[in-house]
Amino acid sequence: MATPTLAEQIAKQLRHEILLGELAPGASVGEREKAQQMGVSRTPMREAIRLLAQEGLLVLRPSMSPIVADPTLKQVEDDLTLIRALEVLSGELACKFASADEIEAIRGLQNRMVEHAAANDMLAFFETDMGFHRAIAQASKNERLDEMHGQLLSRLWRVRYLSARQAWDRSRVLTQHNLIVEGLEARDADLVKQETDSHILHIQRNIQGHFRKDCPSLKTMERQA
Amino acid sequence: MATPTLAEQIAKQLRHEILLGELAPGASVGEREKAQQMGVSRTPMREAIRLLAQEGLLVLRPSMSPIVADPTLKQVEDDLTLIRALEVLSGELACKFASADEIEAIRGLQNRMVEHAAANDMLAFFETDMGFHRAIAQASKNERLDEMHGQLLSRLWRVRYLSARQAWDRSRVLTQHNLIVEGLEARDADLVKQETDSHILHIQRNIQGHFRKDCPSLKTMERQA
DNA sequence: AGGCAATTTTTGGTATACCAAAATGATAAG
DNA sequence: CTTATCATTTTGGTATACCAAAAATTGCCT
Repeated sequence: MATPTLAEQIAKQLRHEILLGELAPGASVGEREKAQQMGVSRTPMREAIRLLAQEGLLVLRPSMSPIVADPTLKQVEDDLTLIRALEVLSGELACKFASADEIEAIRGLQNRMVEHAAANDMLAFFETDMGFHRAIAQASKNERLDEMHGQLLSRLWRVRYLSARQAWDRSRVLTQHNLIVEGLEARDADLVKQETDSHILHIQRNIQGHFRKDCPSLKTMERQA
Repeated sequence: MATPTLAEQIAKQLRHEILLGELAPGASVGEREKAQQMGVSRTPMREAIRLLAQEGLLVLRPSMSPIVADPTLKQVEDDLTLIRALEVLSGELACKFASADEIEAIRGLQNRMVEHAAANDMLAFFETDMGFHRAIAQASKNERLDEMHGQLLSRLWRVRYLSARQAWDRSRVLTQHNLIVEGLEARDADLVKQETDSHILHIQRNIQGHFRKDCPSLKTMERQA
């Protein structure tokens, strides 16, 4: 049974559709409809929906179809506050426990980001960025921490992707990442913590700007009315 | 549909059995067997099992019955490291955002703990202790943070309960809690952070001692061999 | 025309049946 | 006595059928 379970495949597919916007925020995802549409039975579809709900990408409602999450600015900010704390902790632990190889690999990711920025490859740049943060969480050698961080990151994937489009500050990202990597290489926990904190705070500001521009999610406001 | 779903009731029951030790760590919980035993079908039992697995109380194994989790010291320490960070953050945010009523309620919990300690009511003392920490997380007004903190806390419930039996230091707990409450009342984030950090560190030491005494879980060692 | 009520439809929740893969145990060969 | 292999059994995974509750619709009554 080395092959991933069907529910997991469905979850992966759904996650993909949600994060890429093929399934718009607020869209209903009835387990019957979606199951038939994807040619599977309700059981694994149900399980996949639960998985994504747990990840925060879907919201379950009593006696109604689950809908694609459309987080408010407050919710995103809360998530970012949380992820900030987790990444600061990750950085601290990684300074203690990361192997030289792992730090080298992180440096490698940073280098790849430089290349992608030079090549103006937005998507690759972004995905490597996510990988960079994931790698640090893994290097903390704290499995739960890594787990929760990954969950939070996937929850924020879409909004970070959208806000990162206005990439006036790719160079800032690279500079900050560079400081973080240097901190890790020097095993300087204070430096890593400080720079990580600052880095996430900047991301938070970017996202706030993004929300203001796009007008606080029309659909959300309508639903609240 | 105000009544909790059957799967949730099963999960609640199972959680109860696990935390109280009626289901020993390492015990197998096949969905067929347990479902028949509880007089329900496999479907909600399956869902309940997934819920508890997500909470970390059960561990899923490919093509084998799930078993009751029997965390290693390292895993518990990782969880505590994480919860320490989350509670420090909670305390900081609570200083900013908690209402006066909420802080008063937290003070009330502290007073109840004093009474329970005086009455030598272990269980009530412990449960109020848990409520104390939950209340601070809630007062942070960060829903995700509260959510994750609750999850982590329930995961650690059993080991904390067991280690808290050797309650030579109930007075220490009360003293530390008192400092935390005073910090909240004074909205002194630094004090709250510092005392929370210290408090959890002490708990961590207690639990380490508990593990050493009880000999690092025989069953775990056998299974690893 | 507007609101209310009965009915219809859709929803998730649950039970059950079936399947394929993997663990287990028995058995035979070395 | 050990080991390899084959049959059996048990497991979780999946599909399907049924149910009850709640949402949505229709049409009636005011």
